[in-house]
Amino acid sequence: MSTTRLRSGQVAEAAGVNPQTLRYYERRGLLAQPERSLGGHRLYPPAAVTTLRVIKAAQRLGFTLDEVADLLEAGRPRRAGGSDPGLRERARAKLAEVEARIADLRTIRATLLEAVEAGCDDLASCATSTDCPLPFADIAEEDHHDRHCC
Amino acid sequence: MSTTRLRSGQVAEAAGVNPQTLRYYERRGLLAQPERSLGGHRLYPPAAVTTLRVIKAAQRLGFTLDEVADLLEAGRPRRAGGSDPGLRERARAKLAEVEARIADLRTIRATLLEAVEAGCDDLASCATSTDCPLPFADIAEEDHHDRHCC
DNA sequence: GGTAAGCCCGTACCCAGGTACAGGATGCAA
DNA sequence: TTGCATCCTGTACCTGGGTACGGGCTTACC
Repeated sequence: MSTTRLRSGQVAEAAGVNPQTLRYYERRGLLAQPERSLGGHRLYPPAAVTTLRVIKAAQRLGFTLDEVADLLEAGRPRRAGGSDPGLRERARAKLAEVEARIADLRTIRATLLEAVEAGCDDLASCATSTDCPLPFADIAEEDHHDRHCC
Repeated sequence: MSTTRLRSGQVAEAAGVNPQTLRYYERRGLLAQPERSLGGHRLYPPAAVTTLRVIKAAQRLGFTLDEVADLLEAGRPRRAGGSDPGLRERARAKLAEVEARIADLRTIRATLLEAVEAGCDDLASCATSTDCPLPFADIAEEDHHDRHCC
């Protein structure tokens, strides 16, 4: 059965966030307003825990709360056959954004890999030219695609 | 010749940041203290622009300024044969972090792709179960690796 | 050598994203 | 049915990452 409801404290603990944060996200529109008990206490479905973890994960990836809200909206499967094309467009835009981020992270990874694997030995020649541009140059200079600093 | 020097305003404009931000980053240790003119004005090497762009890029990817400092440190090729193993270890740790982020972003991408490509039609059956867990479930629940909500 | 634009430093302020606190009501178990 | 943990609302505060401001010195160009 799926009628289990959790109190805010339980949800917060399960998701590893501060209880106050639940109310904050509710105000920000990231978390749907849950049912209430007769006395006014919030009663959440267990899925709320997952939502919170998703929000936290997306945040770690550099999305603002507003962007996370978009992301949740865009990624949520539409009910009914409406298929809302505007929403689909926004999902597509978010997708491009996500892909750009992946590309940037890959560049950083490549640079770190080089630093880790080669250590300084293979890069020794680079070190001789004292004004060798900093690492990660390729994410910074979107235009010309030289690889490596030397 | 590589003796060109830029004044803080030029660097800031070239990198698209506020001039005040240069001083702020200098305080935070993200930007090396540049030379000074006799009158005390900062004189930057052109590479400083690249560094700034790198910082901004890494920030967009969700790294804090402290983490960015680590990243710059870890990714910088070592001069001399020292090969500092502790630093190498930190680079390795950063690398793992970066890879985890890439993996999370890929999950988000997959979810968005589904939403964009399949639209709601293929997910219709999911929509019928009203408490279908939210999308992105796999990044949130690090443990069990079920794919897709339905 | 005068003058406008640019830079110096220190300090104060701003926004996002929470987090804490006060004072009171509710839930639940004994 | 009493007692304690938990929750409610509203408001105040905190941290990270900048930005703006004021008063004074430097630079660059005529």
